Amino acid sequence: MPELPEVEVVRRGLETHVVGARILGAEVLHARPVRRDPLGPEGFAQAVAGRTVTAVRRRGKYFWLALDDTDAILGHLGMSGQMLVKTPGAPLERHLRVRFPLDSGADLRFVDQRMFGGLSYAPGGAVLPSEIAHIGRDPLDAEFDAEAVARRMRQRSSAVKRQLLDQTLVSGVGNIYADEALWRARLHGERPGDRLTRAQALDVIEQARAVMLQALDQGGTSFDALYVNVNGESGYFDRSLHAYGREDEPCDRCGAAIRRVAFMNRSSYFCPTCQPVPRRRRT
DNA sequence: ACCGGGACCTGGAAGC
DNA sequence: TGCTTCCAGGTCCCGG
Repeated sequence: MPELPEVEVVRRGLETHVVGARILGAEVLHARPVRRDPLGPEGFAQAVAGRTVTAVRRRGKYFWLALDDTDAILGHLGMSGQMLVKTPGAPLERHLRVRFPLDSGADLRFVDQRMFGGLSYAPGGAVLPSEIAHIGRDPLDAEFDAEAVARRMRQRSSAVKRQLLDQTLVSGVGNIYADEALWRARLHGERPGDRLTRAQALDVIEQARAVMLQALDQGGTSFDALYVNVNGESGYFDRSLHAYGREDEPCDRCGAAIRRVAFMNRSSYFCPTCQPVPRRRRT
């Protein structure tokens, strides 16, 4: 569910509400969300208890709470994860997985219906957890190198959409913003990377950056109550989408009906006129 | 190293 | 009213 803009909204909320607070303990209600933690549920709870949150950082779709400027709690929201700041007496969510009472009097909660997301203790990970060292920088990172990403894209034969979703190449882009970036760049997602011009590759990367920045200004994209900020509120960038989720609706540029096709076990939306299907490579 | 496909989960909505 | 099928914003891992 959440892509870079939605995770950044959550990061900002955590920064406002949690930095400076001490974690009194962790109640792990389901083991799966901490499956990546080698310490296991009890070890995780023990490692974070008594620690003070000194910063909240993000790269791509991952976020982490720095603990005492040295270690971290690394998190990913997967398809349905939420980080909520509640009062301890608030009713427990149906899919509440981990609960952190804080000395500020608030209750930090990780809620995740499908449990593709998770939390783990990252020793030494305050600045950048080693667990995500393989993830590429995201387009909002000051040190993001669009030229280098474009170069790599053009060296590979795999489809440009698959490459946009490859978190080791560029992080933060998911299915919604990949389709939106491709629509803006007038490129079909199945175009092989090595058949893009340098200008086209740079353009689609720039469109991804721009659309994610605009979505962030609107509080992210929400279709339902599954994606919410730390206060449980939805974003409203869904009103500004041009391709994603708009099957059979007219293209905002040319009026042709937006099409939906299955691609990579998911859906891709595109304008058949503005984003023509690439011709098959000559063998 | 890259490539494509399936697995991992739960539950809401649509179809019969 | 049921039951079944499809669909969902992500990643990881496998064999080729």
